[in-house]
Amino acid sequence: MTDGHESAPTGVRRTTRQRTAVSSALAETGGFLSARDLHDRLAAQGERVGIATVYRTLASLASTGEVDVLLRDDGESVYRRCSSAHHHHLVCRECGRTEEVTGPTVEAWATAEAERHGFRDVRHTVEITGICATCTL
Amino acid sequence: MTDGHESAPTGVRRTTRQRTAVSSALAETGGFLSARDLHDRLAAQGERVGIATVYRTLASLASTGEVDVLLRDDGESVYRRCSSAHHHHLVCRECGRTEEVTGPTVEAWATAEAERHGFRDVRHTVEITGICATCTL
DNA sequence: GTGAACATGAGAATCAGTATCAACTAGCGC
DNA sequence: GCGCTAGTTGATACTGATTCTCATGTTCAC
Ligand SMILES: [Zn+2]
Ligand SMILES: [Zn+2]
Ligand SMILES: [Zn+2]
Ligand SMILES: [Zn+2]
Repeated sequence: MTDGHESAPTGVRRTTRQRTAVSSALAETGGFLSARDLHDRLAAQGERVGIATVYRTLASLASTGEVDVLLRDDGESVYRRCSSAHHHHLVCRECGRTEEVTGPTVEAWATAEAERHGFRDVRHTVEITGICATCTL
Repeated sequence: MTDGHESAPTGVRRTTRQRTAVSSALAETGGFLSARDLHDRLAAQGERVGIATVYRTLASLASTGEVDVLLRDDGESVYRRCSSAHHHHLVCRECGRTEEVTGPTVEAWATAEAERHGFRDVRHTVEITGICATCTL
């Protein structure tokens, strides 16, 4: 209220040890990791990164589409470095193995169904889970 | 540790004032309600029900399929009395209005896609959101 | 009625995620 | 290199949802 001593980020994204660490840790892993998983993994590697920074970095990466965010059934969010094109996931409930899947059919269905009900600006989330071949053995 | 004074529920579901209250409150509402919404609504009606009981009742109703559970983006769960047949939801991001939708197409696609990857015991979640006609005006 | 099994609720505990804010540093101009 | 400033960090407090504890209250079969 008094004056302009605030620091409203102008959009400049700096490279820091922490951000690099989070990105690489994420890149080294195929599956989904929660913020805490990532934090622990970094700690194990000797990379000290505050949990708050992990969350901030993940949010940032997610906003640029560099990682996918999945809200697990228990409410915890998990992140994964992902192709940026629109797709969905097929996740193994046993081992967490993940496959990316696409479905033009679903996309069309979702849009059509929404329009039929007069909805606009449509978005959707689709997740498929199951037990993968390996875990079935 | 001493003897068998424990109380491992054997599956008998009793009728109580609280459970009835939660069920009716849920039935009176068309849309989704969070546990807290429900708790507040009951309180407003003069029905004193502990929040823990609300959660327990909702969990119970959800397990029998009497209500649907939706995990919102912010991580809070919302509940709604629902038809028991398998279906999905089309929700307005503005007013919360909800439509139930079904899609043989999606069901088939999800199953086929999962099998193609060797997954079994497949389940899926599909949610469509948008802005409804009323909110567009 | 009785009593054992079940249910309740106040409050503590848990837990993911966010807000604070003083200390820190990348990147830029010199 | 040097210094400056805006962007970053992280220890920690906090929030808000959901679960746990356990002493006390109820339901319902017999
Ligand atoms: Zn598996
Ligand atoms: Zn899609
Ligand atoms: Zn609406
Ligand atoms: Zn379905």
